[in-house]
Amino acid sequence: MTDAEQSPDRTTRYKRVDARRNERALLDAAAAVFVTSGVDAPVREIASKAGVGMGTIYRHFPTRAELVVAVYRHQVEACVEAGTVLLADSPTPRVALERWVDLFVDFLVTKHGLAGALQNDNAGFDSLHTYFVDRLVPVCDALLEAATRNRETGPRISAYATMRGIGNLCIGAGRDPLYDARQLAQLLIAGVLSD
Amino acid sequence: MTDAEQSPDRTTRYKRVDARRNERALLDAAAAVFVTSGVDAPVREIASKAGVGMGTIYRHFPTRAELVVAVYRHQVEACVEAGTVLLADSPTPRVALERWVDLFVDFLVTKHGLAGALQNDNAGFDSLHTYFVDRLVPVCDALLEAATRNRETGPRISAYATMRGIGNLCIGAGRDPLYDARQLAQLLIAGVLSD
Amino acid sequence: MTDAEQSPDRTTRYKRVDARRNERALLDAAAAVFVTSGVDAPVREIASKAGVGMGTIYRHFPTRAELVVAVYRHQVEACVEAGTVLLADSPTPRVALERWVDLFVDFLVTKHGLAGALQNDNAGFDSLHTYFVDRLVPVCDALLEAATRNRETGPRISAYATMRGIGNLCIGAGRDPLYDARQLAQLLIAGVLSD
Amino acid sequence: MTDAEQSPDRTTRYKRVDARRNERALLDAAAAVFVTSGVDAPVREIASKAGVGMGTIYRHFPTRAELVVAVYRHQVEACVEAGTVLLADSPTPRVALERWVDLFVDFLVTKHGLAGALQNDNAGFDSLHTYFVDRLVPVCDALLEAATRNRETGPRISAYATMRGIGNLCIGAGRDPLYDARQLAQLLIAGVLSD
DNA sequence: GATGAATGAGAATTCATTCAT
DNA sequence: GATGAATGAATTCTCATTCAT
Repeated sequence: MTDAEQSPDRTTRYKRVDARRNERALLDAAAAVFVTSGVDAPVREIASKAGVGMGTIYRHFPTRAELVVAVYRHQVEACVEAGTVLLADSPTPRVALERWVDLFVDFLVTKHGLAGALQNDNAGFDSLHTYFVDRLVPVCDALLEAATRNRETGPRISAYATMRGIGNLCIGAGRDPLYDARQLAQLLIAGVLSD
Repeated sequence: MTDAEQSPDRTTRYKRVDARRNERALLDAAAAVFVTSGVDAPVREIASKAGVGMGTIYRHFPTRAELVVAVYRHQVEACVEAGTVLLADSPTPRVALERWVDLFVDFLVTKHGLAGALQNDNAGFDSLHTYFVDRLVPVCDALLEAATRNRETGPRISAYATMRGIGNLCIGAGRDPLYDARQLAQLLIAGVLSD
Repeated sequence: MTDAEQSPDRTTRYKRVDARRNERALLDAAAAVFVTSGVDAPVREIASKAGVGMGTIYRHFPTRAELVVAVYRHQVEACVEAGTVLLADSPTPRVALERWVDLFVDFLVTKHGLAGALQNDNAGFDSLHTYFVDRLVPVCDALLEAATRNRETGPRISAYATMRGIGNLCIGAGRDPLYDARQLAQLLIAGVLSD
Repeated sequence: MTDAEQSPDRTTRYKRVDARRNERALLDAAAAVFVTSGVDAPVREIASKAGVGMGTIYRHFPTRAELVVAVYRHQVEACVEAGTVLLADSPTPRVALERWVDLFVDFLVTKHGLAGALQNDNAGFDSLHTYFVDRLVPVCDALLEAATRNRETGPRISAYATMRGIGNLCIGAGRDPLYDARQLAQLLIAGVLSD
């Protein structure tokens, strides 16, 4: 009976390995396709690039937003963690903020179409927007807070507004070598921190 | 000009009047539709709002970009002229620049999707992008120049980069009351003018 | 190999019990799902309600018809037996017939889609149709026979035709409170028994 | 100028001829396809049978219900008119009713799948159901009324219920030579008119 | 020149069915 | 035997674009 009980367990484990392989293939394929065709890329394109059927995408990620979130989850989390580290390791809080902004910009810029989707209020992308906001705004807030701690006045706009602005500045960057999103974001930050 | 010569002439003239009427109707309709449905609005929607057939759109504006450019040409020109006027009428060049930026932001923000199309390198929108750049960057440059004339250093980025940044900050604004593009643009300017 | 031989044997025995449990769970689940989603309900829905994999359904009931037949077999048999009982217990044979018809209608009406499947000559549902006919027509025939025994003429149509008619009258009933299948069936019977 | 005004008019007329041809082809094709595949037949099937693109179906009949209604409109109207005629021409009102029921049954029986769609409360078929009810129930009501005018009691159920019953009795008829929908409908009527 | 009917490619989504584990 | 992941055909619907009238 122990064997019988273990058997389904082992079976389950096997399946998960299989499914996991597909899920990874899917995430890789989606990440790649998003770069070239944006996060609105046809399901079929992603599926065929991953070498799976379209149904497989729907099984793993019932909505497009879930797929996008999954694709970028790791990097978002890394960004979150970087906030704390930078605050501890940088000469001043302001430098920490600036470095973090560079980090965030680099992340968005290499993900063509992501920034566009983030500000997009298209139905179905709310959860994506929400996820980014929930995770990143608090980090940005802490950094802004620290950077203005010794001043009479706080930052000139909220962390949320700041993030939205930076996000927007990254749209379409990376497709155009003449467009320097990093620099623009730093200038925006300079404005936000100006008296 | 005899009668025989006049007759075809009159016909031509007549048709031109007709065509001109259509073109105007089309531009008005497109402007209205772009506001509600974005610059990617279905051709049919624009045509029916203008009270013309779809074929007529294609005759007048073979590509969508041409239509968009035509729709916004007047407003762009107005923006160009405002630059000179503001420079003359404002207390300081910096205030002139700030006012002009507000003007430009207001223009873009009410044109849903235009800002997106502007930064978009989708085929066919280059001419749109080019047109905006050609007309507006010199104005912005003059204002930036004036605003930094008495300083040791000029603006921290080029007029082109500044315009691109402002343009991006306007994407998606107007659909979201929590997003204040004007404020962000002013902060960016503050950054650009900071030492 | 002794162990190896015993192991599959024990496994088999274990599985048979298991399989039986699954079959019952499947029948219960299918009955429930048929009520809400009709006999065309997605396989997945039935499987998940039964807590088994979809493959298990295919193993036990290779075709949908087999599943449907199995689901309703018990109730059909109860209906068959009720015929005899009612004939013995009712004041008159006609009343027995009327009561039996009510019983049959109630059975069909609560099984959304069953009546539709019964008259449907879609491939695969023949066996279902056949099963119902084989079991129920004789009962109906006996009741009609008894109800017209003291008359000069028999019923105006065959028991088979009568059953088909009643079956049809039940299609879609239960989804529409304005539709009274019982009443219609009784009126049909009244017609069948009229002179 | 007169010519100019006439020209679009003539053009319009031409187009209508063209479109009308397609609409007719579409109706014929749909009627044929409905017989073999039911009123749920794939759009593509109908389109290709009519020799037109799928979009053409959507232009003429935005919803499936509109198509179905259009397909059967003529026959429904004929059925409506027959009611008056029969009442005038038949020896007794009851005979008129019986003849009309035969007419209605014949209509439904040759339209495989129509009866099924009529009782179907699937979303989108309401308008179809409504159309049939609105047009035919009053006729049936008048005939029932007339047939029971000299009696103490009226018909045993409403005209609506009667029509629903007859409609149901026609489902699937015509695919099965052993199933006599006419006869069953007449027996139902006999029941409805019985004391 | 203008019209708008027709076309058909393209995209999303659902499920029955198979089969590796 | 059981599982449920994977497949992909089937179907709906939308629009940009063409072209007969």
